[in-house]
Amino acid sequence: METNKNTFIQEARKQQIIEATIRTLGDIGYVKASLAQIAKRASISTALISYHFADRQDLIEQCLQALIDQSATYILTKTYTVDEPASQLANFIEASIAYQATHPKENVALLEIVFNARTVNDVPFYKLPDDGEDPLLKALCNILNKGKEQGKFYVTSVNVMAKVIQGAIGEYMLIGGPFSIDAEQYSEEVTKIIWTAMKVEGTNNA
Amino acid sequence: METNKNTFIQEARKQQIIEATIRTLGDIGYVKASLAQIAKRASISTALISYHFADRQDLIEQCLQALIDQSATYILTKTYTVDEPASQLANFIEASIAYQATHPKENVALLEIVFNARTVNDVPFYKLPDDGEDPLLKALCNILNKGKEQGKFYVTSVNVMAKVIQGAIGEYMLIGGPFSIDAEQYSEEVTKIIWTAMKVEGTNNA
Amino acid sequence: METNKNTFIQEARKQQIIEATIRTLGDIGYVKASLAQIAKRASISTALISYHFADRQDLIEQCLQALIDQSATYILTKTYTVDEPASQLANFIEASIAYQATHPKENVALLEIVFNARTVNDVPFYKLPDDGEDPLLKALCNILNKGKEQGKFYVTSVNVMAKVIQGAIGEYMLIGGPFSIDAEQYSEEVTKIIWTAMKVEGTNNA
Amino acid sequence: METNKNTFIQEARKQQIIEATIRTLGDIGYVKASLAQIAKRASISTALISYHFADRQDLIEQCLQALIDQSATYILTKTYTVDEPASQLANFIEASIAYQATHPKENVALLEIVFNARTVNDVPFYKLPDDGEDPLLKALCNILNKGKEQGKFYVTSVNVMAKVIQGAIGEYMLIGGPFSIDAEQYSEEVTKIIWTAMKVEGTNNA
DNA sequence: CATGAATGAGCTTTCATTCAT
DNA sequence: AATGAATGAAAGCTCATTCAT
Repeated sequence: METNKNTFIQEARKQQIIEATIRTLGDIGYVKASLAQIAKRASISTALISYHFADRQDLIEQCLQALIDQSATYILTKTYTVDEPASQLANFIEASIAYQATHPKENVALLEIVFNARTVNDVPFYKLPDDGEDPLLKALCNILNKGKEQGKFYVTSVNVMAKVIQGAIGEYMLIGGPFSIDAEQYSEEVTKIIWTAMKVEGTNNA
Repeated sequence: METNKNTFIQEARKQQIIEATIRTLGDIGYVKASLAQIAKRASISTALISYHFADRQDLIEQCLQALIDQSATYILTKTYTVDEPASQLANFIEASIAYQATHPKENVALLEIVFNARTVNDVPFYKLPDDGEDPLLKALCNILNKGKEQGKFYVTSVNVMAKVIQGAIGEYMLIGGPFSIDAEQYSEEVTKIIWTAMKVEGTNNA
Repeated sequence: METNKNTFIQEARKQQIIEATIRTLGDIGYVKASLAQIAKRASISTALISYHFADRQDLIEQCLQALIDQSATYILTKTYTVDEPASQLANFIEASIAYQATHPKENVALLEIVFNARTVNDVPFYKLPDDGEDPLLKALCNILNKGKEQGKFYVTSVNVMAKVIQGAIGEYMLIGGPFSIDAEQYSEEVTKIIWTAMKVEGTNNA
Repeated sequence: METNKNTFIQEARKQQIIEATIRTLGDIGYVKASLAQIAKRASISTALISYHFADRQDLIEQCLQALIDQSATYILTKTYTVDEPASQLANFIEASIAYQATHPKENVALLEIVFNARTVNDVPFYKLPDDGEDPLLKALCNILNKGKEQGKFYVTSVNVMAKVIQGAIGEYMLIGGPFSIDAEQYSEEVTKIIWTAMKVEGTNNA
């Protein structure tokens, strides 16, 4: 009971700090997101961050994990409300883009971490081999493979097609300026393009 | 004369510093790329960097411009060796991916800047409206439009298709781990996918 | 009764904390011996240390007193197993050096405190006037005086001779490297030297 | 020329910082002698200390070396103004104690460092094997050996006798309170004691 | 009696930048 | 044109201590 309560408080604080970290990353970016800035936004002392997290690296990594979990849950939940591969793919694309539109802060924070953080050996996170651990990539490949097996998708390399889809999704947030397009419309068009690209027979073997 | 000579020396120094900055960004990333680290790689004093560039921000921006110019020249030169839109598109994709493979350091530096640097108002570079100034995007759209006019590409929204292509290209560098694929093969597959997506009639009006 | 019991527990805790402090001082030295490090070795929280001791200074001083008491008891007990001044002196020297050899941790802790701690006015402990309170120095002087009265020691200044003896004893722990010598042998030689120095007639008046 | 001038300025600054470090160690002790406190006494910024010394450890070590060099020079110069071992010994003792009396600040600083600083592996400096590198100990042993060879000193173990002498010297600074004695008188008495201890025949072989 | 949570003060170190030379 | 010297500001982190529970 006591322990649970303590753990609860501790967990709540950690969540609060992670939330403040996300907010800070969105506000001023990775480089300026010092512990002092994060603490200010959480209305706590910097020492308290050090109390709950081993060091800055630890905070960033736990923050990253939280962001990955959140977005993956959001997207995969929406993806698997249907059974058919083509529909799943459409849902996947739509949910991925919708997440960016509805969670801009979280999305920016994710980007900031992935493209700024490095391991102790100076290997950037975005260059780290992912060893099939990205749940979204795995889900996407599964959908494509199933569609291919069922004769519904004609695709030479599932891996490349998955990358094309991921690239199209990731590009959405970089759209700005004169050519702006709403999430729904962008999703529809991308889905149409990908469907079309997999509709033609005769491209189903490497 | 004197002035020209001085300007020439000055320009050479600036190029040297920019080159060292690129190297530094590739080696240790944006966060650790302090003026001291850049100066060390250029074998000069940090004060000299401050002398040639207004401030750190200025250096980064000039470095970014140089990287953009270099890659655009590389890619567009290869793109326009042919006339036909379909071939130009293939060349564009191939050259874009080849640039990443042959200029890893420049490419990483580009990424590091775009995803880390911010304006004085803390607006990230990657969120900056580009106002049609990206020469690569402009070229890509021109090719797609020409193909569409010539009745060779069937594409609803040129803008979205351009983003899909850019996304697919940009994704190449993030490939690592168990699924690795060489640049040539990846280019071919992407080209085939995009061609296929634009081959089907009845999708040619916005 | 209640109070006695509480006092007993409290006393036991204080002893435990002091013991952990000694261990910590020996392990990592005065500078790094933070309350956190001491608490870790005592398997308690740092707050508990603050509860039992007024502040860090208080803990250090009580620790020092414990160390002084312990060593004085050890040495003086062995010293007074005999009656004759010359034997008492030999015992004193031997016990003093034996204490260092058999209680290295306590000895290092003593050193660390004496040479690091300072009063609130920044007066180092080792510079503090001792006001004849050092029981070992007092005992040593008594032995020398008694021997002198009995016509067995010829010594001009008892105070200086006492310092010489203390110096020789204190030096033992600083012996390291190529010239290492065991405690027993060192004791014997020092005793012989001191005896010899006091054996010669004609040096018995200040 | 330029280089020499620069080196000169740099060396002067380093000396100034080391001097301020010595002063700080005397004033407030090793524990509180932060770079900020040292900088304050040198009327410079803490960053300038970091500019001239690799880190705190480096500063402390260079300070220690300076102190050792200074005291050794002082003592050995006075020691070797005479030829005869007995006189050299008397000079050595007198100079050693005189140094403490005339350079109290330097002497305290030396103590503070030796008894507080530790290597990265937490080995205290005072426990470090000295491998015959202490110039004072070496000189002392040489004098004793020469006297022994010349039949002037009767001493079983030169090493132990050297330690006894060093102990007696080192003890001087710890004298305080009711029993205070001036340096000259203390030197004379110690010298007499040591001479007496080595005057008796029959103790010249281990 | 004992602890976890929390803080303000201080630490060492690095930063971008300035300035005299 | 180029540098060494210097600094204020800020970084991440640890400290001893307090307090509610």
